[in-house]
Formats: sequence, structure tokens, C-alpha cells
Amino acid sequence: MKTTIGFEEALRARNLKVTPQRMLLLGEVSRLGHVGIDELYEKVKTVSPSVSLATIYKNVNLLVEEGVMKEVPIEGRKSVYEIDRGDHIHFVCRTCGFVEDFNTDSDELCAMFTERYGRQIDGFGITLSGHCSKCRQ
Amino acid sequence: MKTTIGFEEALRARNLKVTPQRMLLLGEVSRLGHVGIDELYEKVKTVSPSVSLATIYKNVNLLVEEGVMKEVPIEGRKSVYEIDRGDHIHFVCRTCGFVEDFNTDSDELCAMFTERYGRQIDGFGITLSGHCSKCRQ
DNA sequence: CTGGTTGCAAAATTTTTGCACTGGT
DNA sequence: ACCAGTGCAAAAATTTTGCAACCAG
Repeated sequence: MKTTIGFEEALRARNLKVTPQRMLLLGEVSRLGHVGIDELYEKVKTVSPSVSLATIYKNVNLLVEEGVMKEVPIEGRKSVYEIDRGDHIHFVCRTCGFVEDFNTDSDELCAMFTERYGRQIDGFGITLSGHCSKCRQ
Repeated sequence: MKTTIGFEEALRARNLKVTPQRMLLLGEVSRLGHVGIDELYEKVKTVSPSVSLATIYKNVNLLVEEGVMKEVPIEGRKSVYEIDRGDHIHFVCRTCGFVEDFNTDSDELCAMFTERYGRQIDGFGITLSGHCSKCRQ
């Protein structure tokens, strides 16, 4: 589990200032796992009501560009965001939209796809779908 | 290659009327392969300038719901749309965003993922990334 | 101090909607 | 002739931007 200290380091390493808004935002994304802009804004506001939506947008865009967070685009829904911890793919529940991480080995998968399609593959986004335990029954 | 007749049948099979706007829209999506809303609107307008953006939106949403077209969400870009021909995954050029189809066997891949992760997988979205021939050099 | 960051409000962009009219069946 | 589909304009929703004040380093 990534700690709050880890985020401070990540910010400093990129010459970004460690502000309360950023730490709160990163903490919520980390805690929730995957979260859309609206939900993130709501959660952040419950802790610190003065934080503005503009700050959420500015920071999400910035942190995605800087590689601290990652956008997870989903068919038929709005994108959600996560802390970039690398090497995993996503499982989305067809019914409720809940997103889970599945561990994977990126290099292995890239190699597999590169061989299978005869083209150099250096990245991928994989979103599997099915039903989560709650919606399965 | 899918013909214009194929689209008429697809529409009639769903009790949707065969209008010039729809045929033009489907024709452009088919011809271009993968296209965003804006580009689609521009292309359609060059052929038939009276078509409205609202009609583009209404039809794209409708045709995606009806399974005639498919949304292809892409990290860091806006979604593009394609004719739903099933059984393929996407390759997106990191540099120019060009989207290519790679043929695949959906059932085989679902089975592979189901086994690998121990969860029933009944669909997936896979977007590989690398560089297209033009941007590679 | 000082430049990056924030909050607010306004602006820009994107998407949806209401409604009268048109046109496919 | 009926009603889905269209175009237009307005509205709603989403995202970006400008700027003065603020605060982390």
C-alpha cells in the first residue's frame, strides 16, 4: 500500500509543490482505487469543502501528464483515474461499472502481442468485462 | 468490404428508418474506419452540408446502442467510432493517433483471460500501442 | 521573496434536448 | 397518414482559462 510519504516524494521528484489539495486528491484516488472526476470532487469536498473543481481538473491533467496518475477510458462511460502503479489490466463490471485491477506482466504481454501480430507493441490498455461478485448471482 | 446494402439491412432489421443522413453517416464511418464525432461531422458536411451536428450525435448514440457501431475509447484522446464487425482489437499510433484493426478470435481470448485470472470474462477492449509505419522511422 | 498553485468567475467546448417540420414506410 | 427522424436553437453539461490572492520552498 502506497503511503502519503510516497506521494510527497513523487511530487518532489517532479518539482511539483506538495500542497494540501494535491495530497488530498492523491490520497482519495489511492483510497478509492479508480475514480471519475465528479466522484473525486465530491469526496475531496467532504474533507475540504473549499477545494475547487478547477483545481481537481488542473491537478488530474497535470498528474496524468507527469505519470503519477493514469486515465482509464471505459467504453460507454466516462474515464476514471488511478494512481499509476504499472503492470496491471482492468476488469469492469458490465452491470455496476466497478473497476478492479488484475496483475499482469507487461513485458510478457507486449512480447506476446508483438509476436502474434508481427508489429512492435510497446504498450497496451486492456479492459476485461464480466460481472463482479456482487452483480454476478 | 461491407456495402451500402448491408447497412440498409442492418437498419431495417432494427426497425430503424433508412434515411439519407444515416446512410451517409454509416458510409463515412465505414470508409474512414475509425472516426471521431468532429471529423465525422466535417466529412458528412462536405457531402451534404445541411446535416446537423445534433443528427450526428443522435445517430451515433442510437447506432452504438443498437450495436451497429462501436465506441473505441482511447487514453488521452477522445473516443472514435467504428462499424461493429466484431472480433478485432485496436492498434493506436502513439504519435499520430491513427487506429488500425488487428484480427483476433474473441472466444479464444476470453477463454485465455478467464483461465489466466480465474474469473468469467465475457468481453474485452484491447488497445495496443506502438508506432505506425509512417511515424516509425 | 518568488514562482507555482489555488479559487473564483467567465469563457469555451462538448453534448443533450425541445419542438415544429419533414420524409420514410 | 403516421410517427420516426431531422434541423435549428436553446439549454445543459463538461472542461479550460484568466487573474488576483496565496503559500510552499
